[in-house]
Amino acid sequence: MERRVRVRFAPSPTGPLHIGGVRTALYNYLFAKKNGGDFLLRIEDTDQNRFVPGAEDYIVETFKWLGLSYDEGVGIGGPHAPYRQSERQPIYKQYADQLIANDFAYYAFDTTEELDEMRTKLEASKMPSKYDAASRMTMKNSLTLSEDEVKERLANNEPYVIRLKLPRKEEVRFHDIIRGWVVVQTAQMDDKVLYKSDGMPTYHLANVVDDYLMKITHVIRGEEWLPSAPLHVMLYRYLGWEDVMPQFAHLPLLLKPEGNGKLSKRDGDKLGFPVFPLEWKDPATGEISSGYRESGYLPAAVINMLSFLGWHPSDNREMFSVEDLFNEFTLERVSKNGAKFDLNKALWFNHEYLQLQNNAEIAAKLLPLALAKGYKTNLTYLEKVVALMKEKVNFAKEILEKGTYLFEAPTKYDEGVTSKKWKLGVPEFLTAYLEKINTLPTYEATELETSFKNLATELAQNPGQLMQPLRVAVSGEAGGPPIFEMLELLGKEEVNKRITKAVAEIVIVT
RNA sequence: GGUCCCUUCGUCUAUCGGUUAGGACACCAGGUUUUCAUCCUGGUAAGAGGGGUUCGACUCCCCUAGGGACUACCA
Repeated sequence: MERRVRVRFAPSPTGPLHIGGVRTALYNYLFAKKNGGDFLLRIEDTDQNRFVPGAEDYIVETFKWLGLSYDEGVGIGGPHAPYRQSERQPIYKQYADQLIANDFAYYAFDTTEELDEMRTKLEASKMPSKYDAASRMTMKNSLTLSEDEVKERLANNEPYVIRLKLPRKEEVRFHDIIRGWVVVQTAQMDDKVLYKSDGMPTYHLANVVDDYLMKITHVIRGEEWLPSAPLHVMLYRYLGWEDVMPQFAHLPLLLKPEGNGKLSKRDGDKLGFPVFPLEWKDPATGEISSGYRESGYLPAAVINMLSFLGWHPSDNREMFSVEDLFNEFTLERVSKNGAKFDLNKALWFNHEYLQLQNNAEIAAKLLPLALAKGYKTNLTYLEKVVALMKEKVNFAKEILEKGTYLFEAPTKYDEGVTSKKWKLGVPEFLTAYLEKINTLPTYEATELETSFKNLATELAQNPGQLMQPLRVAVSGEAGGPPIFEMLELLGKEEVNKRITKAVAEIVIVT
């Protein structure tokens, strides 16, 4: 029987989601959409010590920003609620008990000190320092203690954990959609704690139990989970769920652009690009880390960029809308090797998506920012600014940053230009030009340009030598949008003011 | 250290035994813009090394090297 595809993204709320986590969520989402299945958001907060306030909201907010809608999960509920593991606490114990009853797990009473001692001893004798089939018989657990003592300890509420009882020598194999067959010997594994002394399950137990109860069909997660996947396979087997065990797909990691190691939360802004989707303020330290959203990245660009970090279609297309990805995403085409994050590519994607947005839309987003900067402007004018500047920038907000002179008269003039091109005769020319264009019936770019060239010819001057002075007089900058379009946008009154001011202020350097 | 995973241009990658090893970003050059940028055209640039298997290997196998992950009562 074909089961309905159900996948989940199951982050732990220990801080802001980083961009690698976002990609994992994205791949889950795309896979669900592609296969007409469900995408769930489950919060794995079984470690109360690492809980960070605001982290869960941050995740939900990230999903909203990127448009990754989920079918069940925190905030919206669903048939398998609750979706927060801390609220599912009562569920897990019975499965741990079931494992004990079937002799697949046991109680362990060892203290931290005893555990440490065991490990240092084993290490000293060059033995693998694991709590396993070999070492467990030297420890304090329900396999070594008498039945009465175990009962007594439990009755006295002595702290205990429940450990998985792994066979000494057995082969565990499973098929990973991305990596193929993975084989591990139980001799290399250890008797992982499934149930902690604080009454909470560990990740391993909670994850398997919830995936089973929530009818998850595919576990798509980061490669850091690959080493514990065999343990999870054993859990499915011992719990009697092997026939409905999800298929695994372990995603390659996102690596730092330079040097070695995986991209981690700590990298923050040190690398010149955000590691987080949204800006994050650490509640403990107050430290702020930048986010893609606040940096001006477009959701569609982030999705496209992220989807290509580890996945690629069979042809050469690179611009993929979310809908395109729905149609074409397959786990089989996810690559095996880790991907280094590339800032330039991210910028390029954003540039491309910015060009696709219409000017009015961009202008509307920019208006509050422009007003906040103190620019006296409006939507109509802003839209024209966007039209002039859009293709030059990677981020919409750069239009305001690079195009200050489109809103305010320059207060200083590019010295490279003034020192080289602001020569004798230039002020006179500009004044004459002003007079000429002030009589123009329409203040329009082509007219302004024709007048400029005609005047230069009349005065036997090289227009090329005068273009830069004109630009600098009006904008203060050496570069910028096509000069006559800029004049048209600024309008007669403003151009008059600026040129007059420049002529009066710029000193001819001889 | 042990276990597992990975290895094509600087980066992301295509190739599923036979290709002049393709694309994109970045970089370089030329053109457009009498500006900067954009844009257009072109260019530089890769199968980690060594063994096999095969008529033939980037592709399959083995070894070596390198990178990464994991190795908690964290996820």
